[in-house]
Amino acid sequence: MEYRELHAWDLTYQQARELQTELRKKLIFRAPERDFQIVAGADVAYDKPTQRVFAAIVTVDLGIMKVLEEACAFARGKFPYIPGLLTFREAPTLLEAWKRLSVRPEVLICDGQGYAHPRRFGLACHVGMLVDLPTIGCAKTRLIGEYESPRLRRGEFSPLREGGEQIGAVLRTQDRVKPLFISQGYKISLDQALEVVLRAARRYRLPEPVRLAHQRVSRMKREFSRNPKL
DNA sequence: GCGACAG
DNA sequence: ATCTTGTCGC
Repeated sequence: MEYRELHAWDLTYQQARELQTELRKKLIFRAPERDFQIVAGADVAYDKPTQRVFAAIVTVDLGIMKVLEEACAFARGKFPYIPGLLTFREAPTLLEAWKRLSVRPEVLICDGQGYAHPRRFGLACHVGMLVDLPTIGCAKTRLIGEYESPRLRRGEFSPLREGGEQIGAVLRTQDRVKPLFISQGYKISLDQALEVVLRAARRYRLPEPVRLAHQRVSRMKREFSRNPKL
């Protein structure tokens, strides 16, 4: 799959933050027009010792709950993890995996924040804009914002807000399970983002495409550090 | 200066 | 994210 090269990735921390503030102005949260069925999930794993980044995108047909395709990539990690700048550490490798996809998903769920970001431009927003596809920010923990714990039933959620603005929602995907932090990525409303994540989280805490992508990168890393190691 | 801080 | 096995429970 193709994507637009809107900018370089070898930036200073300051330039990276400025880029986010700049690109944020072009964010679009178009209203939903159809029910997404071809849903992809993206995740990344790191190998501390070799400084490698492993990325995977798994596409699932929610209608029949079957994997349609999966693409992987790995590279040498260059950018460090800095809260608010996660995109610059993960996106380059994630985009490599994206290139290897042959079927265009209808929506992509990213493991990280979307709009719920200091500059309102988290990983999901950034990736969505580059691949021009609706994306959803689906993080396991909070980056910013305040919230009340949602009720303990699957499907319950509460607003995530900062400074009088709602920036996302905290969603319980299974009874009594720790909630996920959902926010708009690109070309999608928060309502539809919640709907998609809940519908994709059939049996586990994480939506199936993301869960599978996580298993994939974990296996990649395991097999890599065990063999040729180069 | 102090505390917070996606993965 | 990662360091790490078994174990208690639905």
